[in-house]
Amino acid sequence: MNPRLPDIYERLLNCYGPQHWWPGDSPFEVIIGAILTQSAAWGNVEKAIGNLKSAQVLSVDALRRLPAETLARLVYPAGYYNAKARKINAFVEWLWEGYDGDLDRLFELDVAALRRELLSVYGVGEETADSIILYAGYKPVFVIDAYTRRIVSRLGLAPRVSTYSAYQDLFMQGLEPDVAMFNEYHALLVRHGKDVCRKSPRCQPCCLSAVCPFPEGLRSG
DNA sequence: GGCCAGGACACCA
DNA sequence: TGGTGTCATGGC
Repeated sequence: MNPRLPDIYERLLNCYGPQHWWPGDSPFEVIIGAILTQSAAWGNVEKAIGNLKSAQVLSVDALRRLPAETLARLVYPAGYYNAKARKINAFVEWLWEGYDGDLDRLFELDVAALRRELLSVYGVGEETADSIILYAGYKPVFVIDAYTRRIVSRLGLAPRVSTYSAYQDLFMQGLEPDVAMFNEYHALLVRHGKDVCRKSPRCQPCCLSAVCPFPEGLRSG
């Protein structure tokens, strides 16, 4: 149990306030957004989701029937449009075949089984799987992304091995399992990463300076 | 004009 | 197991 993790959370929350993640009208929309946002700016993802809504195809049934080229054209603004169309198609086909297209049935699984299942789908890696479990399934797993790794490293909390699961264990073992808090914590780390860490490759004074063991400007990366 | 964004996968040594 | 290339638009 790392006592610094709750402290960091409180400081980020006081600094930025609630982030209201994940933007989306339904769990299914959250899942499609999780695939589309892979290595993409969220603004571009919103355009792609807007296209899917306008075309009235943001459902398992409609997406299954959609020709690959049409789906690729609709998600074009999110980048990697051919690859992402293939991933979305793989997910809806998998959901249809295994769960009759019913997300409620999928989310009846416990977290470990759900994660294994999701990771078996083409295009769903660890971060995407955990985003789906947390933000669409409302189950307590901590999502690790590039910002989280960077911030954790700069704070001197990086695990010995730099794997996804090692970073995830750091948070899962350092915090009480709480869906709302995990949701907010991850969103706040992304917010902090965007607002502070991205603008300067080296650390500047920020809302986490008080809990950072390193002198200002020493850390980079 | 270059860099990066709320990654995943294939291929190679 | 780890490193590298590929997928690609859009904002700054």
